[in-house]
Amino acid sequence: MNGSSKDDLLQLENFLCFSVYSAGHAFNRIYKPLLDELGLTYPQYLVMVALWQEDNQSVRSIGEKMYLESNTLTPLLKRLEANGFVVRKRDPEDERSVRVRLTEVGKVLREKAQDVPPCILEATGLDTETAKRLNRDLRTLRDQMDASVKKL
Amino acid sequence: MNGSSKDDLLQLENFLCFSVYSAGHAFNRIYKPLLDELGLTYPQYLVMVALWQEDNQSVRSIGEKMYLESNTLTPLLKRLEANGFVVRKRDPEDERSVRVRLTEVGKVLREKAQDVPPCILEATGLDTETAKRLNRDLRTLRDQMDASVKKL
DNA sequence: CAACATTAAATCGTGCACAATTTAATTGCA
DNA sequence: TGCAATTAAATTGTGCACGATTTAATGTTG
Repeated sequence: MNGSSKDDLLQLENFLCFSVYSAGHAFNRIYKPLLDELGLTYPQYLVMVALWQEDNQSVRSIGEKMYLESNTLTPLLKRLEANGFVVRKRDPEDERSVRVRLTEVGKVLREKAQDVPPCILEATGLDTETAKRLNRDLRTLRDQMDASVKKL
Repeated sequence: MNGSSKDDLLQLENFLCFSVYSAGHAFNRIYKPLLDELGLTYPQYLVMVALWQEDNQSVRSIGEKMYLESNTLTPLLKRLEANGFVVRKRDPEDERSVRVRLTEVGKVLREKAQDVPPCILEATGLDTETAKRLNRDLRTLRDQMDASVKKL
């Protein structure tokens, strides 16, 4: 009469990967209306957060923080540039790399974006401590999985 | 001297959404080589799990379980059909809906897919109990966020 | 039963992700 | 010095996600 039968392994809801997958989509959905007002998509917003944290980063540096590569970032950054939030420019020190810098508009956007995180936290229904714990657990999980990938 | 300054709110790593986002990508990466052997993408695999759990579902039913809609599922299911894993057929009872059924190949694939979950669990580095707890917390989070979306 | 509303898929356009490849600059070392 | 290896972005092609709209079948109501 215990709850764990062999069938449980095939229940979608029992897949940790599916919970991460569907929670990711749910985040996307709650961010959407808030980010629409800023003129950003969800991944663009995350890149902007990385740039507000440290301006004038190379594509490679942004990629390391975001776990993304140039094939994803280049078009995304071009859109941010087309929308006037950043400027992309080859690094004179090393012409292979491209430096991404915030425009004035991009810097000002940070102020408007201040309201977003509290709104999201409220929508999650989590208290700060639980959110922190979950965050820590998920970072550990991600790092462990990335380490597994590299091992093979 | 405490660890929580105002700046912490702008650190990418302190964003719960980013941890979910990047953990999702990490899952994708560890699943990739295993699913390549089955001839499935990661979202296709999740749909197959839903069908192994319950065959002969409508697109709508699959969508409810996956939190996806026909604009995502229709092309995905067509690819599964093109690859011989499922058959799509209008429901004679209600010609609006489309029934998705596993082919023999699709059913047999389930056996080959048995090895996947234990491999993934190992790559996560989590013990079963921690994985279950995380899973439960993430489902709660997702459901809470979805409820927030609908409220507005 | 006829007009209207609702429902289920499909279609279309945009923007991620990512594998594989290409282009160009820099580094290293024979 | 010169040339192969390495590195950084960009490009190309495929497959999700998702908003908005369309098409077609079913329900509902006067």
